[in-house]
Amino acid sequence: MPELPEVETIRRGLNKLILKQKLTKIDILCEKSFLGTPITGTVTAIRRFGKALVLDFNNGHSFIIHLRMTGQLIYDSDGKFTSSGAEPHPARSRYAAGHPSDNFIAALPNKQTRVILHFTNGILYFNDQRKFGFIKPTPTSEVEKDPFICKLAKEPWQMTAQELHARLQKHSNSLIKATILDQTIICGLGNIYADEALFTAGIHPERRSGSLSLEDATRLLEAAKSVMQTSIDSGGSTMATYVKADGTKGDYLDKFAQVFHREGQACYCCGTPIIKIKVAGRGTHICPHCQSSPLSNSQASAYRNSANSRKKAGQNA
DNA sequence: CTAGGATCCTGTCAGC
DNA sequence: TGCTGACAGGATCCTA
Repeated sequence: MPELPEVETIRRGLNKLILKQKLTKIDILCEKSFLGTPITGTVTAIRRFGKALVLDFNNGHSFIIHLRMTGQLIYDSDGKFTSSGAEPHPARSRYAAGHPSDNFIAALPNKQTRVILHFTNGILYFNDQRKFGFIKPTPTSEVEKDPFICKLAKEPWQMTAQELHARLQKHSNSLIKATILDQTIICGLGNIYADEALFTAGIHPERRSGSLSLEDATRLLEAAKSVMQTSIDSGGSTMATYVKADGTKGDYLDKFAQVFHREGQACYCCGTPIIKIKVAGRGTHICPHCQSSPLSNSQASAYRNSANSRKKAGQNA
């Protein structure tokens, strides 16, 4: 499911593909997925607020786009796209990002296509299996007042450990996993990166937020930044990818997940099988050894870091 | 006010 | 084989 790194990857991708292009026509295939009156115009900026994407147009209007869990944006240039309006684009005619599925390579539109945005040089398909995502036209001046966007907390990079610690104390009785999934407390983490960050920091997801020391909060914040930055650097956990000519798609998460979707497999640090439990109503993956102690020490963290290095070295080989 | 459960939605998969 | 029900989860709404 698209989280902050995936949305940032989409933003960067679309920035190369539709910036300065004119949106000429909109087909709404599902009313629920387009919340407002369709408008057209030229794209002047593509911004991101947490997991929300914003397209600004040259007429004072914007689209707020949220992919929620299963949303996808697939740009198909139909071979007509030219980079910067000059050089022919490489023989890749489709850029797909968001929730990974066969839609990345399937014929479009299809039964999961909810909205079709026609641009001068290509078509952007908004696909969404579960219809939780949406495109919402909003005056550009009102974007930051949107009920969702205005409540967003700072992203990990903008937040200090002291701030995070103070926020955790405000929700001291909540489970730490539920707390860091709350976008009004810290912005950008979803289920995947919450699990990965808690593992990296050696913190059990069922600890009460108030039980975290400033040192714990520091480790957690650093872990959150680290797992998300790694993902952004690799193109949004490789779920966002140019679809190759041979029809293959990205090997979503396989390259860097330490615990997510690895239940039953050996922990990279200690060999203990990863288990899946339910925390705050969410599927949660932990190493019962590395995250068992309420106060994992810096030694464990160092051990994990060295194990991560070994793992990465192995992958690059 | 906080904490936590229900809800939305549809494709997938386990179990019978 | 084909049906049924559980499950997946981001954000919001509702309840205690």
